[in-house]
Amino acid sequence: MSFEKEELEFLKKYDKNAFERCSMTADILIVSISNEESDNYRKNEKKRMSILLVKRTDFPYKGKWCLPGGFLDVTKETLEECAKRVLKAETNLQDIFLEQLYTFDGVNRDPRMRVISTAFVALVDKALLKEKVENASWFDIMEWKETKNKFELLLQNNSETILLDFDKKLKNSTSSNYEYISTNKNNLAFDHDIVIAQGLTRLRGKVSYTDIVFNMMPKYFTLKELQQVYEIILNKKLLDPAFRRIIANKVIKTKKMKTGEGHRPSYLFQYRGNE
Amino acid sequence: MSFEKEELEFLKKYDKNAFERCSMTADILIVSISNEESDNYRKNEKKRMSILLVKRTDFPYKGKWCLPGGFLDVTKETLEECAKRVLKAETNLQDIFLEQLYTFDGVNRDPRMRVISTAFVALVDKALLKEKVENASWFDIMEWKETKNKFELLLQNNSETILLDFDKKLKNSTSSNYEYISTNKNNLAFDHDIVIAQGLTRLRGKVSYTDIVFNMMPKYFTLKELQQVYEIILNKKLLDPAFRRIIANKVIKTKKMKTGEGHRPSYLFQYRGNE
DNA sequence: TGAATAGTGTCTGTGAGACAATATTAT
DNA sequence: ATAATATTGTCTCACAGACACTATTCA
Repeated sequence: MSFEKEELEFLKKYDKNAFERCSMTADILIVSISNEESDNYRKNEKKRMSILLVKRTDFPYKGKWCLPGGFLDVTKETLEECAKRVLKAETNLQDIFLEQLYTFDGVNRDPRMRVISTAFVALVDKALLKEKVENASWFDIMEWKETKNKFELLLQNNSETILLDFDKKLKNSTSSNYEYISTNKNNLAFDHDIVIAQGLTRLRGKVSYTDIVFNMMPKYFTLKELQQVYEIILNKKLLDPAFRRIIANKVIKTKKMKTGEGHRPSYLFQYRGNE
Repeated sequence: MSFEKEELEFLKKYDKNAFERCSMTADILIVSISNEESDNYRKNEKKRMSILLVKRTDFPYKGKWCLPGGFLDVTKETLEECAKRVLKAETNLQDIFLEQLYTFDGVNRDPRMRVISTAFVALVDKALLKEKVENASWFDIMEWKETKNKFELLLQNNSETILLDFDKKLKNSTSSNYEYISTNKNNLAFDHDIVIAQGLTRLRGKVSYTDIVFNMMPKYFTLKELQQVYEIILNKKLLDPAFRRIIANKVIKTKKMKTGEGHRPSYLFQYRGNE
């Protein structure tokens, strides 16, 4: 019997259910930037990070907020394709920055059965979003307090406030990987609070050594707007001259200007992209 | 009917098989450092990175080398626990640095059925490894050539040489995430060639801003040995004074020395750890 | 005109890169 | 003595941090 034939034979007899199988989902942390109107016509708008949550309409966790997500179609989809499908359904957006974050696999994270979830981070420019989606809502990150052992997030939409509160623990002293342990105050569905903590942490970590911020920017922006986005994500003030030096070769100055702001207008820039 | 009761009812009726389920595995890229004897008694040993591969004894890919891995026991294990179990079986080591790398989920990556694999990276000190494991072998990385669009690895054990050759493509111009497309020259089982490329790239990336290197070091080491490990992983020469400045507060100088080398002996250091 | 932001000039200190000089061992 | 590595000293240059100064708009 030839080797190939032998292998075919093997595959034909193979029992898929020799090991119990499990369900998979793709969940997405969709992050964007929102603008808060200022009281003073002269002052610039205040920016915040915001994330998209959807309200569960079914058990389990009926009525709780959670990340957009969906079951993987095992017969034909990759996880990323699954995530894109969900993204399209929730935001009607395609061709968006999407990156695999982590696979969450606690044995009892879903009361129905063993469900393993691969989480993604998506970054979008909110300006591209038109329609309001049923059961979905943007929550602004009003507060992000972090210490050596604590992680606290305050989320807020028009009518609700959600506090996420974690204990942080280093997984290994040689690495900077943290484990987030949610306190009982948290009340998002599943372990999505942890996905959020981990996703935002990843975002903060990558901002300094990549250009991912530009995925959240409109085509034209002022340098101050860009700086503000960096400041929110990094959670620290940056000095104007230093920021401009660093960012200079990543952007292109246009002849357009942002005017009518009650103060000196500023030039609009766009992302230069690679080479 | 109360809310809780309603939910219990729901869970009881829930059909796990409403969506087709899939199998999961944990695969591990185990990385270590090997020493190559020098011809000249005065000269220091040459170091290389090496990874552990096992030879498949069954279909599919019978006879091919692949990463150690195993099916997830869906009823009780997490993926990390599964990886630890495999690690114990392959190396008889516990309490080793282990970090989730990425989840690989190509629809046809396994000819038997849909199998999704979460890959881990493990770093070990080869000195701790005693027993030789059946069907397993360390492959040294003899060459790692990388350009903008290419990625090439040359693996070698006592008797075999394996070339891995990829095209590199940026997934997104704003991030530094690459997709690796294996050319037909590659012949490891499954998509494990890509796991290796991605894992080693992650390792290189994290070396500069973490202390993970120390997971591959023995308890006592000279600064030159440590420097060599950094040099191999980063693939560039470092200047002695600069390296010593950077590393100074991460290590503790002991009174022990490494002697008998045909040249000036050097102090042995150990990892300082956190705080 | 004044409030507010836009944008630039320049000094300083830190730290990496580079090279040189000195120290110490086994054969 | 010599080959080889270990270890340290120090100069320079780039660049981030800090602060000050000038420019420009709109009510």
